Amino acid sequence: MTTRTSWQSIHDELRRRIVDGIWQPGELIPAEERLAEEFRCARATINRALRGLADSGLLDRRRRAGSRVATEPSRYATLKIDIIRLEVERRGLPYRHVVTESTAVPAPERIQYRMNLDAGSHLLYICTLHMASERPIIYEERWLNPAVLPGIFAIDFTAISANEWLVRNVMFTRGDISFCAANLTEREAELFNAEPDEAAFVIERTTWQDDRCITSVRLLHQPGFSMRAELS
Amino acid sequence: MTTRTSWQSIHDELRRRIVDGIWQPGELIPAEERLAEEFRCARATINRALRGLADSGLLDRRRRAGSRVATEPSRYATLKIDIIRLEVERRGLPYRHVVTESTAVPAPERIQYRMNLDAGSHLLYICTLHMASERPIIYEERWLNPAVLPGIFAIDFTAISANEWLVRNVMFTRGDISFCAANLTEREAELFNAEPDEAAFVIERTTWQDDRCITSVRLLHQPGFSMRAELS
DNA sequence: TATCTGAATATGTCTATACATATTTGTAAT
DNA sequence: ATTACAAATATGTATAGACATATTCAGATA
Repeated sequence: MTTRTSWQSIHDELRRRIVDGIWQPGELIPAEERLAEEFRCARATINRALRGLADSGLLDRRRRAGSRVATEPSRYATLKIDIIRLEVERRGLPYRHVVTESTAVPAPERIQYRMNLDAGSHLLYICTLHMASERPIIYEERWLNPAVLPGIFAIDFTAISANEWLVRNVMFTRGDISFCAANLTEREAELFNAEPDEAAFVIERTTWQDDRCITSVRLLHQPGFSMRAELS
Repeated sequence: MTTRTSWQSIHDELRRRIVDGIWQPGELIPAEERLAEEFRCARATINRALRGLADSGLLDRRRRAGSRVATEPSRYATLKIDIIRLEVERRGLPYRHVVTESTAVPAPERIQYRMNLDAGSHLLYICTLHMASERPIIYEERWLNPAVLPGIFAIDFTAISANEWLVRNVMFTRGDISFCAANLTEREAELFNAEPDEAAFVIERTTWQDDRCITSVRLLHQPGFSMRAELS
């Protein structure tokens, strides 16, 4: 049972007034004080509701100027970044991963640039094939920075994937992610039992502890993969 | 100047304790009351900080049970969904769009299913090519539901793109979005002056007012396009 | 032993009040 | 007319206190 609390009900009612056009885009809505009178509650409760509406992009709020219905309502899609094994198991499928490569290499120039490393830095390069029901679904190509990951060479990444080990053991303070599409190379196509040049969905992620880069990864998804999310 | 408020400073300090491993994953952190003593502030201020940490997936909080450092810290990427024209202009490029098709058609079966329509429903089918500096960047294929959009046939979508008109004039209560990769068809390749079979990034979006579908759209991005976001 | 029940407790929400801060607006000085 | 400054005002944050609610835990009961 999800009992709607007071501020949630107010949030919903105010959102309705915006969505139904009772309050037009660009229009100034009543001040918190007035709304508190209308709903017979404390201003803090109204503030909580309005903050929610502002967070979801439906309101623009400024001190002294008041709250306006957004003229260009921003919408957001929030994607949960999860451990691949858990994503697979949540779909009820058995998970397995295979390490196809694991070597210490000097950072290629574009990786050195992306991870903001000194010239000549060495990285641990690990490639992993993630499988659901023995079918390859994601090919992970990862560079790990030993400078921020002491003892990294002692970890057995055949027992726990680099993906999962990092999530469980290393917190990052910031990160960036990008999404794009790529044609499969001949070698990649083989991994997926697909045709060369087939289009695949790619995620690239780089994570940091303050100014020190922890890892950068490229997740090549099997052709046909699609990632869903809700709009809010 | 961004003056850190009290709850933000506390939020940051507590996050530091988690990131630095002072509080280990799974560990129970002190109760709000205790933290309020430590930081010499009201419990509400601590609550505000902890709620932030829970929202970003670093804490698991339960009544009576207290707050624990998440064992599988969830991370999220939040993507801002914007009007295409504004995205282009924000990069300092001139924007233009061309409507390549605009017809009333019976809903194809998969669209009828996706938009939850009655059999035999008619839709407005509009295709738009979005351009930055006269170079095509996105090909938009859209189905509009006249049943929820009265007067839709009177709009001149050559003057304002369907994308922008909808954002400005029609609010939705919910929506879903999905990302995938696709090989360009021969016709699509021509639009982008690209090779057939090149990989392109695709976004599909469907928006609703309660249970009535407003529109469903497929945004085919030019080959090489990549979408960035921050991890939080 | 297993199950139920009530007390204890940490978080969730709400109120009333106060002060801080950003911004507008009106007024006075140049 | 322009600039400078002070008053007004809506939101932002903080406080102390209270009650609500979910969950744990211990003790009583079957």
